[in-house]
Amino acid sequence: MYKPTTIKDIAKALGLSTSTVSRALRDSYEISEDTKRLVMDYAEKINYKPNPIALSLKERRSYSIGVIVCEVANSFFSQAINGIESIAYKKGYHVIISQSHDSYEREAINVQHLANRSVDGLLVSMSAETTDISHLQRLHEQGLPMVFFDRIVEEIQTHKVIVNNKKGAFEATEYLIKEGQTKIAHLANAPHLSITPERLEGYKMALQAYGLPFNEDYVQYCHHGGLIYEEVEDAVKKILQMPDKPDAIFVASDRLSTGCLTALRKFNPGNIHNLSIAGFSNSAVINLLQPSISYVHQPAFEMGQIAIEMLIQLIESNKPVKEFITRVLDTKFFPNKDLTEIKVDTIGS
Amino acid sequence: MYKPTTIKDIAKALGLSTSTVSRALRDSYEISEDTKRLVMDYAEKINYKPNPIALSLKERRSYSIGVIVCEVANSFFSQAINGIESIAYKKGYHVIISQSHDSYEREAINVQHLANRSVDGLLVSMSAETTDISHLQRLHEQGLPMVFFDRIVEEIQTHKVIVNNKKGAFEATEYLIKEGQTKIAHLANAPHLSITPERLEGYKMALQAYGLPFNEDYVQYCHHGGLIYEEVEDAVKKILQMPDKPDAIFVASDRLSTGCLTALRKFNPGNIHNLSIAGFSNSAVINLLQPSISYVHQPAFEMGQIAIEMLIQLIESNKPVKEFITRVLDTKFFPNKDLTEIKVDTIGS
DNA sequence: ATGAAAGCGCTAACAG
DNA sequence: CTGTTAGCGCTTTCAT
Repeated sequence: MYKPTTIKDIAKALGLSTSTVSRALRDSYEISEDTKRLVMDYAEKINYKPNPIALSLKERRSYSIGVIVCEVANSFFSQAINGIESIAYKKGYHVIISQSHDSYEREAINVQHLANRSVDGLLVSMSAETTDISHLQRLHEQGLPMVFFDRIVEEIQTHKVIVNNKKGAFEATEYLIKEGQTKIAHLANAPHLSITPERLEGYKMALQAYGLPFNEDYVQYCHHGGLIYEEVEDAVKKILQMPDKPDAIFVASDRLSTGCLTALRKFNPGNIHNLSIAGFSNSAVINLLQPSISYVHQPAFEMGQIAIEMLIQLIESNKPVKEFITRVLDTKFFPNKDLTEIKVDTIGS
Repeated sequence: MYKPTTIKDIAKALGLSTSTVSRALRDSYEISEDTKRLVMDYAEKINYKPNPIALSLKERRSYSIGVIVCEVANSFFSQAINGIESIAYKKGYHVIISQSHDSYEREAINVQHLANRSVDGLLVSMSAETTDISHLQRLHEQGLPMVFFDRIVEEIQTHKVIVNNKKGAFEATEYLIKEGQTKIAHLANAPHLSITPERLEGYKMALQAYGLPFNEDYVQYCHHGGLIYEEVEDAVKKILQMPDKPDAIFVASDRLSTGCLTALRKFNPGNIHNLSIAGFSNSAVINLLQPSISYVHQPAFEMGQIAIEMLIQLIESNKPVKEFITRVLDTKFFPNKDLTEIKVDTIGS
């Protein structure tokens, strides 16, 4: 049975009281140098570590913060997590990661679990399925600090970090248009995610800016954020089978982008439909993908860093914070340079 | 300030003692139905949740288990984590994920942190950098249950889950040989990882089985497990610049595989060297990669499940466990079907 | 300079 | 059936 040494053990071994030991370990001024050294040396020797559970109970804080994302197997989120950790560790906070798998139920359970475990604050990116936000609202009202990033929720007044989704979507769509495509479909995320209408809007704006009509049918939603591959496949199939078949697709997210390419590879081997793809993605292997894709890259690491800094500010602020800010970062667009080249290849196959 | 309701609040509100409330909430037989209903209804109404920190302190266990992997942005590990979670949640355990980023220092800090946070057990996959395992050994001796998976360590006697690395490496190498390649390089992981010599051994065995010579120079190690892309690039460059240039590469891990392809894309555009690649990978987009790759797939999800089951067994066992087992799972090899087809394409470009 | 005691939220042994 | 009390590990008044 695993039983770590306690302050009591030290006290007994050294013939002191627990309070003296406690104070000595915290280098209190009211303890003599001799006693301090005695206690500290002994603690060192037996590798004493204070029990953070006891500390948490006492201080009503845990120096840990909870992160809830849909999944870690997603470049955008894993990069954001790395950003979060980079700051959190430096400031003495531990990061507890939790996955919603884009399920409302899982999100609610995990949020509750994290709150129960006395995290000092929460970093949240909403699940694709969630419409009812009362689980978060309740905690927020009770005063649990939280910061939203990427997939935010309007109704809760707190700090938020997002990217300029409209602009990112505009640039991607614009690129496709400038490439010469006129019938551009849009593979969209779950409708109630904050990012979905924003990216749709950017897409629409680009169409309008270049005098292209907006076709409602060209927009295909994936209600589970693409975590269920079949829904992406269905959406892509629908796009390919449209009477007025699109010649390009603008894809709204990382997971959808890879799902879309997989489906295309299946239905459209060798890119016989000559489709051009542009989408949001932070994948490390994006440049290796075939069919190739132009992509909107989000500063995920930086978003994570900013979010955790905001959260820590909230946690450590003495007076209740009343002014909340929403940081909007820029995305970066990477055209797929060798598009034509590869198209020639694949057409030949 | 976030202040959840306690059993005391309920007791006061209802004019009962805390113990009565406690018992009522746990549906104890010694409490009258009326009181139970009263208490439960009220608890429900004010959304009372027991404080798990207090429970942990009392019961000396947290119902949480710590997982330490090199990084979550890696298909193999994120799949393993999903396997771990699938069982853990069902059995009432919370999973705390921690990344070593293949750094010894980070691993040691995180392991200590998790142990301090009173996780009931540890699921460990070693970092590429680690040679000194005393940080784990100490905790193991103190009785903290731990199970190793994938990247294990011989010296610590406990349950382990691995795959048949030798066989997996053999099959991949054999495939390359049967394809007609005779000069097969090996892009290897950090030398002191348990998987490294095993996969090297399988590679050697295949060479031997088919009467090919083993060339020491053909083996290039990546001491940071490929987390630093440059080391992969350097290794690939060396392979490409060898006097007796290899015609194929067997790659030892997921991260190395994508790194290798990226480097090849850079140094060897259009696969002018006509290199055939086979490697360990669990990437979801493996089939979309270009250059294409044959791959050894590990049952990561299942490994996670088995590992957590073993750990929970260790945690919940009353008598100290003396018999430890090492589960060895089979990998699955997926030849790159359209290798020739794509080769033709790329040669043409 | 040190110790005794209370308390963080909860459970359980002990008393009625 | 319900209440009182002690204790999990630690810090922190309050005494001495």
